[in-house]
Amino acid sequence: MSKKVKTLVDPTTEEKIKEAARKLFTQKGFAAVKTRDIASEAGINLALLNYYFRSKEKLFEIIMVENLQQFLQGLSLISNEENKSFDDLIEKFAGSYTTWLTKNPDIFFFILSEIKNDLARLDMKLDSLIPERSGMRKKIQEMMKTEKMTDQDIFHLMSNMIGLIIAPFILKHLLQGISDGSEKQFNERLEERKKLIPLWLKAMKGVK
Amino acid sequence: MSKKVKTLVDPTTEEKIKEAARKLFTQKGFAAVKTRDIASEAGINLALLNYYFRSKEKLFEIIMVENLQQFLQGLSLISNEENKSFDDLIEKFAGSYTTWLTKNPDIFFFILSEIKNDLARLDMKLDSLIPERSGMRKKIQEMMKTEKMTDQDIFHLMSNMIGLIIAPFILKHLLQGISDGSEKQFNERLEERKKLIPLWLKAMKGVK
DNA sequence: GTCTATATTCTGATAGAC
DNA sequence: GTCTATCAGAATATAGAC
Repeated sequence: MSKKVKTLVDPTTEEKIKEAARKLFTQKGFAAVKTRDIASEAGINLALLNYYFRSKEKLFEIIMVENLQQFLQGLSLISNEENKSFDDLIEKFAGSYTTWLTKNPDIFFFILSEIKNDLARLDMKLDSLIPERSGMRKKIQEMMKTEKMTDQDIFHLMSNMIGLIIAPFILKHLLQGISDGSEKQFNERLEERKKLIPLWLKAMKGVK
Repeated sequence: MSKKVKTLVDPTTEEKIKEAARKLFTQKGFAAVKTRDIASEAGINLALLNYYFRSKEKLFEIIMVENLQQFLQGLSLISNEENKSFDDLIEKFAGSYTTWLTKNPDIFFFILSEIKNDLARLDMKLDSLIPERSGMRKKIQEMMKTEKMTDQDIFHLMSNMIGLIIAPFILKHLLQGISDGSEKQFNERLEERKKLIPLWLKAMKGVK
């Protein structure tokens, strides 16, 4: 209890370094960040970074894994909820992943650009990072039978769902140039999409 | 003519360096690439890089601008074709941008991850890079009137169209894990999507 | 634990021979 | 134009005082 309070009020040096590293690595990637930037951002001495985390690589790996966990958490949370209809699953997914992306756009782009460099190394770790991973696979296979979906259907449905969810974040600057460009309006549009995406996906269902 | 042939058969040193730089910068970004990597990839000496391109920054800027032009070329080509219906425009766009992405996935991810670092510097150059840029704006505004679309409609339509097009490329590894994972099948699915996306967008039109 | 000073390696760029 | 050798500065990491 006291530790929690202390953490909120007065972060330890280790925490300060980690938060600075998280911010910079997530925004700019491994190669573009210098250890001096991290030390400066954390308001500590350069030597302390190595004292606490041994090396830039070790520190980066911690941040990368945590970012990946963050990113995958939403997926597994949703897939673990039981007894849902397929449509309900899609509705939940569109809502919660849009919300997550609103809060963590940087992590999303980090995953997109940085993970591929370490994909081989990471793929082995994925199962330990997400114990629910095989559960997700099963869930999808179950649904393929229940809904009588083919591989082809799954490919297009997943592409469509994810595509519709992430597009506004990828196009943000471009889209803000079209309308009034305010953050408030952008977020309103996202709220609209949370409700529209499930409806859209239903409407697309009949198309062949 | 003789120059063109010579270029194909026996690239000059300058060309070799530029191609090596294009490959590495596009795949890994500015900071992650070392000048020695480029020299090695090009099969030439490190000093020649500076001899031909003065500095790593200058070389990168050339590649960045060319990548950006490549990326935007498709957009302006389509927007410049005259006398098309709105539906026709969408159909053309889905087809040609999917084709482009198939050929240039690296450039797409490069734009996504690298451009934001230089956005301010680039924004000023954009108009000179794409003379058709203001033409595109007009095209959109025309269509808003003709089709009686609001800002809101445009926001969602653009998000939906782009989202449906790019999703398979972003999800490629994940999606290949679901089905047989062959490149051939992935490309077949892309061909399906070229035809389906316009139909899907029509089906979504009625949803409110 | 934290700091200053320094060692070590890496990296971009150049000088000068050919 | 091309190469080898080398410089100057940056960047990571450590030694050692406090």
